[in-house]
Amino acid sequence: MSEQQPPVHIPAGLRDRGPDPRTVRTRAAVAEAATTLFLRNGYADTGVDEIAALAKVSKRSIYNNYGDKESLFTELVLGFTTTAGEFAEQLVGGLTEAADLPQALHALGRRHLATVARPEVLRLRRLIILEATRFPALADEYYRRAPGRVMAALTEAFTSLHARGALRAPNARRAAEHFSYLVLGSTLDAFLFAPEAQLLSPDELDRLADDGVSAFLAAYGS
Amino acid sequence: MSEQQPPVHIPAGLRDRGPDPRTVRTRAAVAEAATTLFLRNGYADTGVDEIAALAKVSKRSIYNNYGDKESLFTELVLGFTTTAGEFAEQLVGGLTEAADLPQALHALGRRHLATVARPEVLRLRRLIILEATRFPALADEYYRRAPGRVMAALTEAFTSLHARGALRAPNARRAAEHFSYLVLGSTLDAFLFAPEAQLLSPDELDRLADDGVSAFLAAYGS
DNA sequence: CATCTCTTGCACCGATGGGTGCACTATCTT
DNA sequence: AAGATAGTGCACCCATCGGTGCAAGAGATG
Repeated sequence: MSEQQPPVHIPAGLRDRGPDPRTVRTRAAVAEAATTLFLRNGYADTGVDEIAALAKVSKRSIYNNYGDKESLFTELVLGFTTTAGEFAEQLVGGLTEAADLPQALHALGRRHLATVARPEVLRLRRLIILEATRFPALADEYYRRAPGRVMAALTEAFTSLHARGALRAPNARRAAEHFSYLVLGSTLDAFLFAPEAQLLSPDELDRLADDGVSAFLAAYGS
Repeated sequence: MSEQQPPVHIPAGLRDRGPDPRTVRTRAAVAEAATTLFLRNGYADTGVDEIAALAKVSKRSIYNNYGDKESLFTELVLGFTTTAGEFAEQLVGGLTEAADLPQALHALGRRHLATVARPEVLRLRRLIILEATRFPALADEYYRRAPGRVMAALTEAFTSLHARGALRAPNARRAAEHFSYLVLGSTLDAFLFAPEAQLLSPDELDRLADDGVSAFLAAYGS
């Protein structure tokens, strides 16, 4: 569950004592349990006692390790937001160099949708939306890091492709938005209203992505 | 605030006694106050005492008139869902008969976005999403009535336009989804993450809608 | 082994909030 | 005017929940 031990490199021979193994274990257990519960039931509907029970840890230890419930929450969500941002980063890579642009865009669309349509991702997104009024800064951070970064990367790629004449996208930013919503729109939307409904099969997702990308190409292809 | 006095016509001279004016007034005051607070702060963060205070009504009267908090909530939301569904109904009307389809679609896109981008509508949508786990039936109802109905109407229109050759949309349902997300996507999405942010100006909304519709026409125009 | 640190269990506090009981008053209706 | 009906105010119950205090035990470290 992505433990953020600060990667401080310690000169061998001068071994600083590492963190107490007990706190490591406790924090990990709490993080995992809390993540599960927050993602499943939201912030307000998850009790600290509940987390303690699932983590098989005393309630006191949670407070000793994380301060209070809000800190625990923001720390966890911020961690996931970071990793989401990294995913976003590498998604678009190599698009401008593709020999066969339509094929590359179809691949990108499928990858994008497959990545986003995973339960954990959808749940995280939903959780952040649910708590956007209680934790506006968190919502902002996520929005900028995850969808925002993808959008920025797409915009950049489309700008370059437009300059080269491989795409007709004078407003690259808008084209990026259109691409995203064509591919992801219905999936993201549906999940918000019916978080318990079963997800689409990988095949259905691929068809959805393909249709979206095809529409995009019909609109923006040169 | 849309009082649902059943429009029963009473033969004059045989005047059935109407409802007690006191309950009418109380219910209306409660409905208005509760609507405001639910939309602004959500279900959990709105207290019954708070509603009573804003409605200038005793807490007891709320319980006498609505039973409990959940009933009050569902009754209100269901009411708005109904009116939303009616709006949806008339949005698409007359599209198939339009002489100038591109122009008609642009008008439709603008109307659609302008309707949906109003604070009350966005808040209602957000509220229902927030409570989709506590009130799944409500979320379902809304989803079917509001966006679902629009989608159905669009699908029907696109089917007919495709048959006539005015549009190239073999998969009319998908085309309807694409149309909706192209026009509404970014607005709906952004609001979920930043409900306090100021809305776009009408002009900006029109440009957004125009861009979406243009992309749609480029993809699906015959 | 000795010491220091973290974890545990459990009782407990205080605030919040949905919902009720009841006696009293205000308002309709006939 | 008189009895029914609805609203009021207020104290109150109870469950939930975030957070704390503390004494004792388990584990780490040197």
